[in-house]
Amino acid sequence: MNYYTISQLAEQFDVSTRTIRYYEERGLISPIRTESGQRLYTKKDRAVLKLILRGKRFGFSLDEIHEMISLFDNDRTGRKQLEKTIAYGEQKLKEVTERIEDLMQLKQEMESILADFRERLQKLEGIE
Amino acid sequence: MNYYTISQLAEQFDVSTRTIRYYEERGLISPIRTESGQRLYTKKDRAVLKLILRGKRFGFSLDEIHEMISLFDNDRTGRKQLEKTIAYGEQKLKEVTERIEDLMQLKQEMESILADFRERLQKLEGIE
DNA sequence: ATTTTAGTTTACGTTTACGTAAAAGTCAAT
DNA sequence: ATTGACTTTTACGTAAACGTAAACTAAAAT
Repeated sequence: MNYYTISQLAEQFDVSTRTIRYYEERGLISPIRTESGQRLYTKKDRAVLKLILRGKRFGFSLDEIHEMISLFDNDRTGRKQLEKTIAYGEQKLKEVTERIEDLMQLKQEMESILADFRERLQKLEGIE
Repeated sequence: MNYYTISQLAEQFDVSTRTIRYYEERGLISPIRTESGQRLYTKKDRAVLKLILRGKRFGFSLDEIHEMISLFDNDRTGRKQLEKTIAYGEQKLKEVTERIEDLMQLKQEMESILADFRERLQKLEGIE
């Protein structure tokens, strides 16, 4: 397997290294270290970072994202744990679904407003 | 027409009065005043507030929301202005569309992860 | 070998989006 | 009329999510 340095990741996702270290501070990502202490990020770490940034774009807080990440990488073997995880996941899935619906409504509204503006422009051009 | 007081709006949307006043500070909403200085909100003001809060849920900053609001209530009569508004609107529409697609992908991923967990649970239950 | 570049920790600074408290005026109800 | 709930402005406080700078070490390039 191959590793990324922190600045490589920073460049790939257009964030600062500070940001990535901050996510580590908050326990969202855990790169391994070289003997000298340099952080090395695996493909998996990269995927986690991608997830974090996507979550951010959707307006989730880092705490919420933290919870969602634990959904992905946790080894929940116990039955109770598994059930809890599923319940939590279903809850989050519902939230995401609602957000999609909400956004689609917004899109509709924007489209109708735009249509209105285009119509006005048409009329203006008819005058000239 | 009928008016709302600030606390009525605050209750309806489950935000603080401070929040609503802050949006006014930032120029996002402009209620009229009684002679004594009390704020009165129209249906339109209410709609704007609703828009602001929706924008927030999507992770837009107040500055971005401000721009988007101006799309709605501005009287852009000039042709140049109209064209600029349409261009801006198309841009924002594109962003929203991308977000929807992004969210739908997230939803897909969550569903497949959930399916995986459910399968694991099934197997565990088969053992007992 | 020695610059240059990149990485580390520590720590204080900053912005956004409000929370909270004080001091004073106003509205609604008893 | 006076209590109590509500509103106003002013102003300082705060949590989240980083930015930025210092002081230092390691890696890469010349």
